[in-house]
Amino acid sequence: MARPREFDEASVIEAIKDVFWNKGYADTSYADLIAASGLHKGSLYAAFGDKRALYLRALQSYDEHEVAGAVALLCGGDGPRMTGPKRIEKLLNAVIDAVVVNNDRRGCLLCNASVDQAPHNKGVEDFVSSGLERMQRAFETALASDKKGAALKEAASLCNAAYFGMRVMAKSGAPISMMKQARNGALKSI
Amino acid sequence: MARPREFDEASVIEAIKDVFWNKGYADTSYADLIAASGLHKGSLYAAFGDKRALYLRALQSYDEHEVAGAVALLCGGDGPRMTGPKRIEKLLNAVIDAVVVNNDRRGCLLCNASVDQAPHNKGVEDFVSSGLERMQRAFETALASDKKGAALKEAASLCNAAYFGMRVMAKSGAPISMMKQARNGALKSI
DNA sequence: TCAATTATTGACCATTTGGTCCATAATTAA
DNA sequence: TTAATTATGGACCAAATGGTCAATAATTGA
Repeated sequence: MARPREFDEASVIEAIKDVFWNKGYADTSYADLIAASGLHKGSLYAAFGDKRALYLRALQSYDEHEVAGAVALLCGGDGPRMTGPKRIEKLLNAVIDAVVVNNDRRGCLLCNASVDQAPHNKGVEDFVSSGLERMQRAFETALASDKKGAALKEAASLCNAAYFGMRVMAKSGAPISMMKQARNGALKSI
Repeated sequence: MARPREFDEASVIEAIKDVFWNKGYADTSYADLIAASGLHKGSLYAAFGDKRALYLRALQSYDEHEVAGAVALLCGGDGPRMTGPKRIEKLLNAVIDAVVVNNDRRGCLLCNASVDQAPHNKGVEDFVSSGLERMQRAFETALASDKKGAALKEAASLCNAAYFGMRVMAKSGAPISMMKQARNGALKSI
């Protein structure tokens, strides 16, 4: 009866997430989003709504892929072979490799969003704090066999803070050496 | 011979820094800056230039006050009475107190700037990385009597990452308990 | 008092922005 | 083939923005 949708929703959101991640909220114009999506203005509006709604969808995609990926890595989704500290090492190495291998200085989209959009978009704030707390719990899971009680919470929070600190470093153009030292310091502390 | 300037340059920049810090670059309109400075459009332009130039001045002020203050605290500018770890504790407590006492969730202006403006304003990037590296050296100074060599660098970088991570937490609405755990973890690690 | 200099003020402008809307094209079930 | 439905495409718009400019006011040294 009806004409079917001619684009894949998920890949449009993927493309839009990349634009927001690369350019930030304010510097992304609707024209950029149109170009990235391949759709035209009317269609984009009809399908997803306004710019803020698109940003929220982008953040949701980040949450479901990037954040969930990091959590899965920490919680040992790929089998119990690796110890918790090893999994943490792998995560911190990924932060460094993003810069070294891919020259990726986009930073953490959640952090960017809290600067960019949280004041204007309640949903954004929710994604940000949810992400932060899930990472916290994931670090706790990774360390649960080595520590208990307050010591566990403290070690996990330290790792969490160091993780986000390293992502800030990446975005801020810190030298690789500083990031590697931070990683080494974190791994020695657990 | 000439009519003297009728405003105090430093306090105008202070006021403008606060606006940018509170609202971010994009959400600050020139009208906001005019209101905060007490000057009028033409005067503000004549005195400091355009919006980007004002942002740079604001960042410079942040650098000279906030960043320099943190560095001085870590380096023991207030006398050698306090041990390095105690000075670090004081700094991390200040991050927490900003939230608890003043409900200040503005975060670190350097970090905000790296999301906000670094891509458009080379000077911004310079302030950000300079701040990051000065903090790093300050942590090294604070820990220099306890550790040496690579261990010193690693501990300092971990503290630095944890520090910026905690500031991200503050901005992102993390619970106070998480920030306190991170602080405790950092202090136990050194 | 006067000439020189600089700040002040607000009207003005071009541009860009996000967002709306509707006529048209395309696709499907019947 | 046709009617129903939905996507498409782009013209259109109001609002806000950063930025300019020139006439005026204020202040100073001489």
